[in-house]
Amino acid sequence: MTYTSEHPPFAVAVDLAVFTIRDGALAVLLVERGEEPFAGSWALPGGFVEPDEDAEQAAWRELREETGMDRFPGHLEQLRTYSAPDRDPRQRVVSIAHVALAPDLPEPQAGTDAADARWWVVDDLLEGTADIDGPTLAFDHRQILLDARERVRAKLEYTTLATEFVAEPFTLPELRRVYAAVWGTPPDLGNFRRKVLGTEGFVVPTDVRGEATEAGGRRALLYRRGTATVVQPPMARG
Amino acid sequence: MTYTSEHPPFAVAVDLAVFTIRDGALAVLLVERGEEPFAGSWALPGGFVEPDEDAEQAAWRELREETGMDRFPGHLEQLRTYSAPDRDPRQRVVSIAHVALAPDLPEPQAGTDAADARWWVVDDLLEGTADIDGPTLAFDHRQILLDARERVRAKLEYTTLATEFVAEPFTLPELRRVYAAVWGTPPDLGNFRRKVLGTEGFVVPTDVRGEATEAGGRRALLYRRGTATVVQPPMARG
DNA sequence: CGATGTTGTAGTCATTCTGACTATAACAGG
DNA sequence: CCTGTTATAGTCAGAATGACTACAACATCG
Repeated sequence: MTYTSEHPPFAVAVDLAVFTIRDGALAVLLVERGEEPFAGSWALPGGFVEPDEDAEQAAWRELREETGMDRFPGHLEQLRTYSAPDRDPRQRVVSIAHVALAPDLPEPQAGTDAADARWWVVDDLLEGTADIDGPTLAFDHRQILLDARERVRAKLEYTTLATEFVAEPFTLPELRRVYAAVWGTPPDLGNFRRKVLGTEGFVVPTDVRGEATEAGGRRALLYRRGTATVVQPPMARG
Repeated sequence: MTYTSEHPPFAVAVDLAVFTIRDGALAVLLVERGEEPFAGSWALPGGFVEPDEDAEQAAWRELREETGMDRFPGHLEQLRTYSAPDRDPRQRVVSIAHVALAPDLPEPQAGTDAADARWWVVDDLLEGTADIDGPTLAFDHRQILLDARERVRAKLEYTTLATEFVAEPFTLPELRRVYAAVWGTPPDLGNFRRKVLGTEGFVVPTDVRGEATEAGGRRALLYRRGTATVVQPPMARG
């Protein structure tokens, strides 16, 4: 199908930085491209916006398609729009990038147009050293990923977003490991508890304790997400 | 001229929320539309992105065109992208909205495609009461303006952005009036000074005092912008 | 020319929040 | 029952805040 227009023709796409916590590290979903350009290299999942949907709907749809779930169980928000004229060599593509995050998603299935799909540790992609480094990302997706990580890092400070990374019910040590994974360094144990428990509506306690871990030790109390969305004053990073 | 494409045809535009401080109030630049749709009503200035430029370049270009200056002397940043399928009744238009701000700009000249252009007090537009209310904005521009104001309000808390609203050199009372205009209520006098002067690189003092005001009183010391960009911990609002 | 009202500048003080700790309680496994 | 490990509670000096009061400098009016 072809279209005509009296204005410069743009394709409008959404790209997704989908984050989760895997093995105590921040991980992002990438797909291996099956087609040119950048065939064989890895990229953020995404797709074109259809005529009858807005960018957010397109992002939700792509989330379902890429993860294979019929309802993506996490958080989604717009990041920013990337519009350099030469960012896609085929044609002019403007990409409305989004950030998504969810608790511990399963290993993804390869999508229709993607050769493969898997989780990557974000730090391996962005601070890759000589020995353990990830692939070079297609298009401007390295920059998008950098911006997306910074958004998540910042939002952990002044919102309750971290609870979206853990499945309910969860323990405070689990929640603290989210901060450790995203920030690269864990917040002080006691001060973290004081802040979370002292912020009205951040978490609500249950009367059940969690399972025993392999490391032993006292079993932690389980909590659920509260209704609060902002943390003020913010939780200190570093 | 017409174009063809194999993807759904989108026009990509930039819209601008240009802020300044006029008579102690936050003001925004609007243009009166000369064409349908919404002919005769007021809208944020904007225009289509050209094939060889990215959104930011398009925004700078529009800034120059709408203000009539050959170099816009202020700050510009991307806000977010609005993409509802029916936001423009003519065709599918995705708008990458931006926020711009500058010190005390002159009364604008009517642009080429706009019937008229002038500054409006933002609160009159957004919280307009029965007697003194501004016009209803075209398209989804009321929502864009709401988001843009909230962005500016938030950024005054944790950045030195306020200095972009005043011309150099400036006095601390002038700078404080920026916060009063944007937040709707002035920060406490003493605490404001302590915070600004205590933040390394927020402002740098000169050894000159400002002119006498009509209200009399001691003449305030003049300052210039410093190199700092963040204020931490943030300045408290309210 | 001094009184007066206005505005800028400096400093105080109780309260809150933080950062860096130490001590204790609960649990698993040998 | 002992031991290592983890969760939970509490302490304390220092920093930042919010709400003030006191003082200095200036313009103008009488």
